[in-house]
This record gives sequence, C-alpha cells and structure tokens, in this order.
Amino acid sequence: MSTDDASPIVAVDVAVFTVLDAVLHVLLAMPRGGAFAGKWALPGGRVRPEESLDEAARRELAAQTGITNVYLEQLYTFGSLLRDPARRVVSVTYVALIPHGGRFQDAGSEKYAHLAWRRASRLPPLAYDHHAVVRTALGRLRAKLEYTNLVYTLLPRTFTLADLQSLYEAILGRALDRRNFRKKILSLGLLMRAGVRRGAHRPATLYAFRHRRPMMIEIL
Amino acid sequence: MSTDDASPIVAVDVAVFTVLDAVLHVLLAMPRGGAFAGKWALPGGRVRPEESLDEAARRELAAQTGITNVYLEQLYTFGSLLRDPARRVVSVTYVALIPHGGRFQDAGSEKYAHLAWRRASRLPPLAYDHHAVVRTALGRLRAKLEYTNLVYTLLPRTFTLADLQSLYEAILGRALDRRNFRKKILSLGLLMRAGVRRGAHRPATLYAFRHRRPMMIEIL
DNA sequence: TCAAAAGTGTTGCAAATACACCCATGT
DNA sequence: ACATGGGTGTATTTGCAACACTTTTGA
Repeated sequence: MSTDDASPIVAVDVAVFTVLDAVLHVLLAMPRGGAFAGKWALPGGRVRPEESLDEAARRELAAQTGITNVYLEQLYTFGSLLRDPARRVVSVTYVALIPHGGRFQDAGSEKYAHLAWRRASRLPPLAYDHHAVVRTALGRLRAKLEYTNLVYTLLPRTFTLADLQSLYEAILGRALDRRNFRKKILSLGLLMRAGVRRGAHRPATLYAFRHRRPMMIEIL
Repeated sequence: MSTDDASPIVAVDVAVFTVLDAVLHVLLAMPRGGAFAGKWALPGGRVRPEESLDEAARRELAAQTGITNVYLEQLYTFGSLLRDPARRVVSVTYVALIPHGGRFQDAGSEKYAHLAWRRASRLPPLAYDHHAVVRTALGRLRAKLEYTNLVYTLLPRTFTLADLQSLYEAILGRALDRRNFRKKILSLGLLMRAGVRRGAHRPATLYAFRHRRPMMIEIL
C-alpha cells in the first residue's frame, strides 16, 4: 500500500498579524502559480520529512516573507476534502504576531509575486479556506488578549500607555476609559518605566514589559 | 517526487473523557501489535483519503470503542519527529466527552485487545506522546468549562444540582459553595425543571439543559 | 426520632465603572 | 496664549465570597 493513496499531504499556513495605524492587519501573499494564482492567500507550504510542524511554519515564514523571530502559535488544523481543488491537503495553521509596522521583504519570493498588509476586517476574497483561517485566528487573538500578556508581541520594546491602549482598542474593537485602563494595567506590575517620549506636546512616559515571554494574567 | 518521502502520515487520536464516581476518567486502549504493543494508548488511527479529519476521528472512535454520537472537538496537532519511533506521523488530536458511566464495547477491537477507563490524574505510562495529549486536553477542558455550557455533554438528560456541582468540582479540582453555586447556575437560565428524583432522603429537583448544544456563557 | 441530603438569604468586601479637571510641552 | 495629548482621584455600583440553619424524606 502506497502512502500516496492513503495519506493526505501536510502543509502549514501562517496568519501574520500586526497593528498599523491602530488597525489590525494580516499579511497576504499573491501566489505566482497553482490553482489559486492571482488570488490572495496566507503564506505557507509543505511540511518536510525532517522538520517538526513548528519548524516548518518558521521556515516557510522566513523563506516567503523574510520574517524571523516572531511569536508563533499553532491555531487549528483544517482538513476538509475540497479545500484544495487539486489535491488532498491537510493544513496545520499558525498565528504569528509581530510589532507594529513590522517589515517583510518587499520583493516577494519564488513562490509569491508580492506581499501586502490588508485590514483584517476588510479582506479581499482569499484562496483555499483561508478566510476561515483568518476568522478563527481573530477569534483566538481576541480571546487570548484577555487572559495573557500577548500584546507584548505586537509592540516595540518601549511604548507609551496611549500606544498600549489604542492597541487593545484596535483588537478588541471597543473604546476603553483611559483612567481605568491605566490603573488596571499598572496595577498588574507587568510594566516598568523606560524613559520619556518627547513629541509635539507634553512628554509621555515610556514603558517596557518586564518580561517578554507569554504569561497568563487577568486583564480587562 | 513521491509523497512517501515528502509528506508525513496523518492520523487522528481521541482523548475520551467521562466522570465516574465524581472523578474524571480517560478511555485508554491496549494495542495488540505495533511498536507500543502492551502499552496503554489513546484510541486512534490513520486518516483516509476520502474523509475529513472530524470524520476520521468519529470513524476511529466508533470502530475501536463503539462510541458514537459524542461531543467531539479538535484539540491540537502533534508533529514532532520522534513521537512515533517507526515512522513520521502527524497526529491531529481530539477531545470527546460522554455522559457519566458511558459504556464502550468491552471486547476491544481488531486493533486493541481491551479498553479501560483510567483516572485522568493518575495515568499509567502511555504510548507515543499521548501523555502530553491528555495533559493538553485536560487544560482545554478545564478552561472551557469556565466559559461554555459544555458540562451538558458529560451529563444524562436529567440530573440534580448536586450532580452538576460535583461534576464541576471533579473537573476543576476544588470545592464550591453549594449556595453560591446554585444561585449562579440558576441565574444563568440555562436549566429547566424536569421532575424530582426520589432516593433515600429528601427528594431532589431534577433539571435538564434547555439547549443541548455548545454555547458561550459566563460561569464560575 | 434520627440520619442524610435538599433547600434557602444576608452581609461584607473587592473590583469595575463612570466621570472631569489640571499639567506640561511645542508651536 | 493656545492647542494637544498626558496625567490623576473619587463616588457608585456590581458581582463574588463567606457563612448557618431549616426542611423533607426513608429507614
């Protein structure tokens, strides 16, 4: 019995998020060829025999977009029969989060003609079932912000409380009271002062996360 | 290029939970052959080309244990290189929940010599990385009980508030105040009265879930 | 009549919300 | 001097936690 017949192909796909202009964006790639050439898709590719799933996700991400050293988390595995019209493909999907304005390689790659950030709330039609992937990822992201310190992955090392608040507002999709927000966040003791940002107006205190690693907490 | 070389085998494994004597139990199977013959494992098997992942999980569960019509939810996909010493296998794992005292076919199946419920907190050594699977499943289960009505999957159609409370206590691993518990649960309006249970003592009101389908809620 | 489980209310505390004014700076 | 965003405190409400006694039944 050949594995060809009996086992689906295994692939990984990654939904990369960042916040630009206080709005959540997803990184989309335009495939050069294949059944969905010319239609936006999430970056991804096949898993190789000698690598784990996480490794595959990181490798594909680096190869297709130049993005490395990101927060990466497995999301869900999609395996319906018709998600790829050509072949049976099971896709293990990932969420990645990068700091605001995160840069990718503008030139695309062998596989993708170009890459672009698109608003997560107004996506163009996507290849495969990637729309469902992004929806699932958004749900996970919103939920996890409420009980983890994951925002740190979306912020540069230092930031103001206003930055942090607008980030929460962008992802949660609702306004928060500034005074209550500051009280709450500071009372958690996750931040430390890290200088001052001078600008057009009264200077704002800069903060940094005490620990830049995933933790469970109670917020908002 | 042959798929044999390039793509791992795809399998599903299912962690079936139930509550027996107010203690969480997992269903384990004893493989007849293979690299882990004689070591307890979670029931599972390969995904076939013509079925989705969910279908594969249900099929394997039915074939190996006789269990059908269960609540089933995808958990996580495990894909490290050495989880199966013989071959590269990516396993899409599932959590299943069945009502207390749930019966399985005692005789086992072609693949498994026998089946047994074991306390989730005191498991024997398990095959593959199934220990990690159960740990992950337990985490998911505990977390989800706090914001969904999933307990209904673990209960028969009618039950007393004491039944419900001891179920929560079993899974969360801590005692709850009876009066506060009743207030909270009843205030959610998820239950309806469904008669009376007569026993050795003062009869208890029976309740049933208004809706037997997964919903998000705020509890405990 | 006794043992065993079912049922029920109140009070205190802590956390969340709502809300308005002064401050520091660059232009 | 003024416009702009930064920074702070209090009063109210709401939800959670702690806690003890009475009721009903079968044995």
